Amino acid sequence: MKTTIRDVAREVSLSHTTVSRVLNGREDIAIPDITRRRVEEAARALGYRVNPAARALATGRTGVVSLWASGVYRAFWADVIVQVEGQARRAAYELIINDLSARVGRPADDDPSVWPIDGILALGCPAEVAAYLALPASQRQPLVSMGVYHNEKTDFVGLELGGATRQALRHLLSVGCRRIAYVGPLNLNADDPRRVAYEEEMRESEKAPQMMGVPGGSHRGTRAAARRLIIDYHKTHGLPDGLFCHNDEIAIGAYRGLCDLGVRVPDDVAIVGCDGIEDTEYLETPLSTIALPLEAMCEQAWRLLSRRWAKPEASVEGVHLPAQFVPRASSLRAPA
Amino acid sequence: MKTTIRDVAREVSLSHTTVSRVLNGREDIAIPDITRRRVEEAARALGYRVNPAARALATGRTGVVSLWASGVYRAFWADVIVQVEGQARRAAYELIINDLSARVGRPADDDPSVWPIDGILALGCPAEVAAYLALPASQRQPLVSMGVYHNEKTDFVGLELGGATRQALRHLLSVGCRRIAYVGPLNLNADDPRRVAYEEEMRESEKAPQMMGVPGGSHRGTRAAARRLIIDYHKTHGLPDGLFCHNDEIAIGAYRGLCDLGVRVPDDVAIVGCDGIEDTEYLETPLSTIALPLEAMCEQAWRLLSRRWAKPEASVEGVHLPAQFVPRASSLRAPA
DNA sequence: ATGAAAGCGCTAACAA
DNA sequence: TTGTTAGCGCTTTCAT
Repeated sequence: MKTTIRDVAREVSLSHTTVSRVLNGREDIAIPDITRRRVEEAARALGYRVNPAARALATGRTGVVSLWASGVYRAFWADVIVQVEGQARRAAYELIINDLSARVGRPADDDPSVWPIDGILALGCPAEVAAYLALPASQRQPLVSMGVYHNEKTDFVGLELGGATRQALRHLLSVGCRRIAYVGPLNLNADDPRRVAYEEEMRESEKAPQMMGVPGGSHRGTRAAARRLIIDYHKTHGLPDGLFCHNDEIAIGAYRGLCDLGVRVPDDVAIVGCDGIEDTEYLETPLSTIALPLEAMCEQAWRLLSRRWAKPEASVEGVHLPAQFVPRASSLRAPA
Repeated sequence: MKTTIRDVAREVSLSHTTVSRVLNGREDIAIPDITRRRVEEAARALGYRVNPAARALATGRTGVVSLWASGVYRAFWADVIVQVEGQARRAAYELIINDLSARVGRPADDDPSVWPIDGILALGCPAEVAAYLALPASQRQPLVSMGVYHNEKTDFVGLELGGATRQALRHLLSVGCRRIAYVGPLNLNADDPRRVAYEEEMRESEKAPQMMGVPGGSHRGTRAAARRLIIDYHKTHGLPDGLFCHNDEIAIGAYRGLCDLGVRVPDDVAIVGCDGIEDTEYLETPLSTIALPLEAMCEQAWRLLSRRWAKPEASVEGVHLPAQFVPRASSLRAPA
């Protein structure tokens, strides 16, 4: 059987209460050093390990934080997981990963199997976040909403894409692009900040917007789908001379498609992607992209969560983090 | 306050015992359908959510599985996380991610903050796995060891790289490489199966082995380090005509370095990588690689874990999964 | 078909 | 300085 604090207590002829106090390092309670030592030694000797379920039941805190994401496949989510895991570890928390996109049936808020966590970091997942926030406050844990699609009704760290997108588009215009298409998922939201910025910029520069829809959303086959899309367009509609891609996966696929067709990048077609994933640097023609401040986002999110634990009643706090346009060879050519 | 089964019981004028039985779907206990319905309705109305900490304390099972990995940065680990998360979710388990590489201090086995999980899936982490297995059985949970560096003293799913590596090297020889270097981390294990296969093949074909060490291990800067290494070698030692790269990150970096130097791939230097990450397909010259059966690995690992839960006393079972060499343009040229 | 009572291992008032 | 006692919310015998 597992050793419990009572076993340890018996060993040193003390009450389990004292053992609990020692093992929890309660310096606020006067206990002679000799006693402490004896307890610690006995605990070690017996191989005592705390039972967090019991502790959680007694304290109401679990030491676990959940990361909500919808589809862990997008390359930058691995980065987010690493960052968040690091934050959690440093704070002696455990991290549970919940891929909500794959969740069958109802959203997480009425999924009874969800572990009782002390807090939630949600990357995107706007629908689930909204549903969760609709629960009575007594039934919720603190939730920090992160990402491009964040929710400002709770603590949040927003990734702002509008400025960088505008910059990217002006850049494309400045190198002489006259027909810039937006390559994004078929079911793209009308109020996606990239799309909004795109439409505004096109209007302002009096160019016709052109949406190119990649079927199938952004899953692992995105690159292949984008590649095919480009090849199809080449045959049917002809190609634009500039591509703003909704994300780097799409950009990489599109780039590949162009290479297959023998189209030169950036000379014939200039490309800009979005997300700043590492792969974009290692193509023969490194892709221009929009870099996301992921590390800062995760840091801030953890800070907000800690703050919420410390002051449950504090008013909502949010941070806006601007993304940054990173011009690279795929869109650099002599100005028109 | 949170609603408990007692609240629900009060609402329907039954004992909390009955409520528990209904809510757990205990069909083995005779309860009239009307009663069941009433209970379920009340539970819904009151917004009842089970408290898993309490359940865990009562049952001794937590419904949580931990994934040990050492450095979540390697590209294919995102895939592993997705796969494992999927397996867990389908079985109504939660997944905790533990990045042991970043763990300061002692290995996980004496880290008291580790949540009591029902089982562990360990990808690599040979040292931590060995330390864990050294604990008395009564203090451990089932652990399945996965990956190239797996431990066969517990249930395991081994990734076998030897065969594919040999195939890759013979392939390089067959296209005329006469000087094949192994590009790997500086601190590479002497018994790494890739390295062993490399040394054997070199011996058998009477070629001199040449190790090229990438500083810094396989972290996010690997690509950059490999790129630099290649460039340095070009100046100092001259370049081999074939590169077997320890992993795809290194291969991509090396490839990039060669491009920078104007060296043609595969004509001047042929490259093979290892891991089968997606990026290798999207370079102008797609890289030959060794594809890992990750999906099968995760499936098998979950199967073994379930089996262990069902039969705690069963004898150790293990599976060996061979990796597969995937020749692509980076090593395809007319045979010598 | 339903309930009473015990107990999972721990923390935390309250006593001594 | 240490111990007693009472839960935390749930599952599970054992009665009825």
